[in-house]
Amino acid sequence: MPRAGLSTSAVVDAALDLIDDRGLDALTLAAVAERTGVAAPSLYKHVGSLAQLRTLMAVRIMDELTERFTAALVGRSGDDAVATLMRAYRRHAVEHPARHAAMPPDPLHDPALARAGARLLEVFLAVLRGYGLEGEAAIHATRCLRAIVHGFASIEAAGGFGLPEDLDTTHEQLIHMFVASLPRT
Amino acid sequence: MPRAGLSTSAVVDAALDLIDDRGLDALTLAAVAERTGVAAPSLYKHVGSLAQLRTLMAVRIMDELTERFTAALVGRSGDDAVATLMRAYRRHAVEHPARHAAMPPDPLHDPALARAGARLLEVFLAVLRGYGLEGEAAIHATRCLRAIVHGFASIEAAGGFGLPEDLDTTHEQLIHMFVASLPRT
DNA sequence: CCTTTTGGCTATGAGCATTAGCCTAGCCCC
DNA sequence: GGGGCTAGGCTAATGCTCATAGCCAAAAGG
Repeated sequence: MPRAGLSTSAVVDAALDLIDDRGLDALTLAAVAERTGVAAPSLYKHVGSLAQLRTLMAVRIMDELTERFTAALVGRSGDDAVATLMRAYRRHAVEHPARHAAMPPDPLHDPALARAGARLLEVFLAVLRGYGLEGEAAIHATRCLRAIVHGFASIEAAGGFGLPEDLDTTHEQLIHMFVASLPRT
Repeated sequence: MPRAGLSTSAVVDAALDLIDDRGLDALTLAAVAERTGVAAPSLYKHVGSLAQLRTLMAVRIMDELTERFTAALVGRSGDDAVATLMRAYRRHAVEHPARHAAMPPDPLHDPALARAGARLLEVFLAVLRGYGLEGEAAIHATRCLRAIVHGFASIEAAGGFGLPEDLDTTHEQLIHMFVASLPRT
């Protein structure tokens, strides 16, 4: 019996592939085991539990988001940066609905997710810093932005909007609404 | 062995009480059975499956929301109505976070939920009708409103905002942002 | 009063996460 | 090259979940 050469990272990879293919509900240790060519209990050599696998997946997804956003935002500022960030967020949720759904809404509660959550939050704060928002005002604005992008992306990723043809228009309207609420220079 | 005198409605009641008490994850047929004083398989005399119980619960929650909103909105119109609706939505999510989480994001996909979903949607449309929005514009505005209230309520109900002290301010800011985006008379 | 339907029950099975305990492949060190 | 240790696989077993089958009595209704 040759070894499969598995690792924690490979298990997370397989789990992410799995939910991309078959949805978040299909995330089961048995399914991950099958995909990695291993018996289910063997996964425990690399992952403490299903819950821990979920948090490891969430860390990966949030890091992926942070990287993607920072790449999209390079060289941009102001309204352009805000719109780019919002579009990138939506884009990711549409391309990977299961990954979006796999992100916990309260990352800062779990110490294992806090770092990745803080890094992601920092991207939002950085984009809004250009508007002279500081302290409490920055927090409120970030929360508003987060609520908007999360709400829209969650509903769209779940297929919750009835007519799919002009969702772009709705999203652009949402972007305009938020941008208009920011203090002008 | 005397009969428990159960009914479908009573099972749904017990299930709603259960998630209010112990969270959505605690929703299990065994737990509902215990709460109704019956063996688990007996529930199948009143409910087809756990999935069907979930949709029945969702219908009840959405109807509850519709009733609550229409009651809060009587005699109001314009910005006042919009703000009232948004506050009522948030209030419900905070008071019953599990019920809020139990609502599917895509009610119109399930025929059993379509009626309740449409009635709830109609409340949103009615509030925006006062602004002269019609056809496509009304749809976009409703989607924006829905994304905002759903996003904020979901994050707050899940405990996703870090500092809880001035969430009211954030929410009022969100209300103002949306109201400002509506066409003035 | 007898019959039928209805609403309980126990027993059972499939699938899940998880634990325990074994066994060997592959590496380190002599 | 050989000895042993560790790490990574395995099977077996436990206890939870939803769900089905089949029995049996309570209530309803003629």
